[in-house]
Amino acid sequence: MLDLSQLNLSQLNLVPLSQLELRQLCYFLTIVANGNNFSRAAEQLHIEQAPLSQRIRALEKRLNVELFDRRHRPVQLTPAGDVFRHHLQSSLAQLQQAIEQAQRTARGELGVLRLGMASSVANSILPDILRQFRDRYPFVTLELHELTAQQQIQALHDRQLDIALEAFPPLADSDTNWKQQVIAQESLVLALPIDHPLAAQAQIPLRAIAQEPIILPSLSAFPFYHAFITACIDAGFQPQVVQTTTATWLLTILGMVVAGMGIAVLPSNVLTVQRQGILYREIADLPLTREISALWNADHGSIVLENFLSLLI
Amino acid sequence: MLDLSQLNLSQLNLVPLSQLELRQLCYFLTIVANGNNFSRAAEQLHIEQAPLSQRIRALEKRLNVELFDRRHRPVQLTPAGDVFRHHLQSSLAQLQQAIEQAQRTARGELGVLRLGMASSVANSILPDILRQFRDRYPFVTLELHELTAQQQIQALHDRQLDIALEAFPPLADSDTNWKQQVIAQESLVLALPIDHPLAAQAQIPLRAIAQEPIILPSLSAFPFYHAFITACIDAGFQPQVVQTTTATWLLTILGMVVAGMGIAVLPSNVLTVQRQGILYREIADLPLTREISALWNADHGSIVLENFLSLLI
DNA sequence: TAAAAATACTCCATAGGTATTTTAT
DNA sequence: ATAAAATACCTATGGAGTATTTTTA
Repeated sequence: MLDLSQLNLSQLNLVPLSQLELRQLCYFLTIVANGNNFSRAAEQLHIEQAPLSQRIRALEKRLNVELFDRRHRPVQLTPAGDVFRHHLQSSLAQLQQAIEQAQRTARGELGVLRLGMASSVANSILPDILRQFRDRYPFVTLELHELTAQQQIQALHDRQLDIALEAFPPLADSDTNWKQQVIAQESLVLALPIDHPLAAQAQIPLRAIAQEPIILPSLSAFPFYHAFITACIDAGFQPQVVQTTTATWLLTILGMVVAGMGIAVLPSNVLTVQRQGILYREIADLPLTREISALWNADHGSIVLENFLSLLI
Repeated sequence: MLDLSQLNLSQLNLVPLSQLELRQLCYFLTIVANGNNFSRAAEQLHIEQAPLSQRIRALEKRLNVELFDRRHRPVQLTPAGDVFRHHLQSSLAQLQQAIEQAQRTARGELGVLRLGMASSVANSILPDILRQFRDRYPFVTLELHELTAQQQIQALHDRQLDIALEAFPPLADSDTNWKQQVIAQESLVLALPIDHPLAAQAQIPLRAIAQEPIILPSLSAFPFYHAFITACIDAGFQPQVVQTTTATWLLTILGMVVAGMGIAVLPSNVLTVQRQGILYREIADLPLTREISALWNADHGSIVLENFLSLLI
């Protein structure tokens, strides 16, 4: 049952420290800051001179150190008083830091957010969310963990993660241990060269692309991969996937489209990226959609997470 | 009238700090050290559990930070509480340092002693004194300033020195600004080869060395130089100074004596150095002596100096 | 002599004690 | 059911105010 904090404390002798009054220490520094003038310091402290003298006397008695040499006017710091002043300033500055850091932590402005997701999410909706969060809470450390959905749920349960973003299935209503929030609806869109014949239509039937060379993102970055192929076969044709590019970078694929190598099938979040020479078109009769949702523990107790959620929703 | 200390303090916000109670901070750390068990901490602090709870509540209210999560037993530190604990420990350790350093300074165990002397003193009686002082007060910085007697007095007056060791003339009784203490009586001795004919006598008349080759330390390290020559002439002979060596090191001169190059005239403090092949003899009729004394300001106010004097006297 | 710190006293805010209730396991 | 923390109330130490004296330049 021994913990480290106890060992650290053994360096500290709390009993004599607790006898001191922080107020008296501040009084001392205020006097020094006022050229060792008790009366002026008292005025600044909004107390009378007499009690201030008393408090300093009490402090000196507690410390068993004469801080001021009162045989001269203006009163002078003794060498011991000067040493004390010097160390005291940095000590109290650090104490102030302790308070501020604690307050920041309590407000969720300081801390850690451990976030789980799949690479597909990392490449689509996540950047926007993180940018927003970082702008608002620049001193929160973001830990991004790339995990499978199953691993994410396990890590949430083990309190290794604060929140996970993934295409989770909806929770049962009876499940009160978790909370879930849909944050994005993903479907598929076509990216066409601007002069492509199909571009004339606002919505393009799936069958219309049966003869087109089709560019798809790599399997690992494109969760719709297999579903899309299956949907095409169900629609009566084998899609001509000309190149399953290993490029995970959207702009590479768009470049290929502009170059006339084919038309691309992409997740709908690409709509935020406009590129010269490219038009996006919906697929009229493709029921492929998936909901990206955030999942977290109902009883998390993390203000950092609370802040993250308030931006997310 | 602006001083640096005031500028330093501008970093510090003393008002909120002075609202805090050091005692409460110590209570907090004691609770943490006791595994977040209020009752056990209260026992260790020799107070009751109820007031301890009150104090922590008051602290949390002052800080506007929840330090403990009381929804679980045992009570747990909140993230903010843990951040606070961490910074608080080092802050209070530094405060403890401030107190201890101030107390050491007040006891004269920490500080500076600025000491003036001539090189002749530095090479004779000083090493013993300094060794003693350093053994007793290892954390006092010794500043040694090699100055002429006149410079030493000036520096003492300007409070640039704490004490000077030199062959000062005695103070007038009326002089209350200075204090003086004789610390050594220096005269001259002869260093002879062990088989020298004169070694038979316990005391040697000055005239007996009229025909001897005489080795003297260099003028700068030997304040008796001119006085000794004059004394010889007064006694009716011109001393045969075979070599006014530039060697200030005593052992070099003693080596020359052993080698039979002559007999040496040296300050009496060499008596503490015994060397094989060397005998020391007093000069019977030579009234050359000088008193090395310590000189310091009567109103110095330095405990370090006080401690030094108490070893000196 | 005048400005500043110390002293003597009075009052009251708050830390701590006692008794009891509430909460979490 | 039990251990532990919170709440309510009371007491008393000591911090702050007022008036005055002492000290230093």
